Amino acid sequence: MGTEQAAEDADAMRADSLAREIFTGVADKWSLLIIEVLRDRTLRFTELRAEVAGISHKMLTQTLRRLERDGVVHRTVHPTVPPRVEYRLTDAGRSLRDTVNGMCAWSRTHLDEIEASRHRFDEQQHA
Amino acid sequence: MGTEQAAEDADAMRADSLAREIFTGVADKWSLLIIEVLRDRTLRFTELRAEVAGISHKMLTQTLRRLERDGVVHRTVHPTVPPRVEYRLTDAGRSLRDTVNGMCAWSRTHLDEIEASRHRFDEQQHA
DNA sequence: CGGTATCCCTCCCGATACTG
DNA sequence: CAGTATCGGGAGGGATACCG
Repeated sequence: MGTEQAAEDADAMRADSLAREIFTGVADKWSLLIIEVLRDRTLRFTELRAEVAGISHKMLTQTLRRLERDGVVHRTVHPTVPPRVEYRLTDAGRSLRDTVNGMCAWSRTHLDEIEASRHRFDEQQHA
Repeated sequence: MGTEQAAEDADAMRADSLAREIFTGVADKWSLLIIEVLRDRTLRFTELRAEVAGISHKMLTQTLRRLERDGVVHRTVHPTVPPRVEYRLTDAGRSLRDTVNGMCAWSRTHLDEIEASRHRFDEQQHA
């Protein structure tokens, strides 16, 4: 029993660290912005690049690869010439998007409050 | 009217970019982890540092300052010796935490699915 | 104990160029 | 059009030391 308990604990720890790794992998600026703009649409690489605003060619491919690998976005390659590659959220991606939407909504609803807080804070510093 | 409409548009654009700035300011690994571990507790600097696991002294202060400035965390200094500084989430912080919790939950519930997706992806690459 | 400052180095990310 | 490779600058972030 002692050993069984130890094995369970080890599993729990592995799961925890994996969960944290997944969380921190997804919890970054570009990933979240991509998930946000994809919504329930299907976008091509160039369209995505235009929508995200500020992301470089390289960062977009890098981030899309990670998201694809984690099964958050689905990538469809149409073997035409010129090539046509389309990205859309998977089911898992859509469920993640729902929480990202919450963060976006938070940013918008707390806009004025945050601006005010910043001004207060900056004044305190000068005093 | 033309000019009124233009002014409204300008305001909307300002609000949008500010919202995006706030979003990307908060949407980073360390900020979200701090918000997550604070939950509804009050923690001291050192406790926080122990809980977040992996964060450096410098990053913790930096991130806490940003969160304090944005009115997400509240900082209480007890003028004792040695000093005692406590951090807790503000109301705004707690509402943000709810969405962060969603992301954490997502990481945990999709653990196996993501691991499987990664294995599939990695095999494809070798072929 | 908590915060600030300094140094220093890593690696992130953008710019550019080339392939299919 | 989409992706890969390479390179270089610069910010991010760690380690250390020192103040209050």
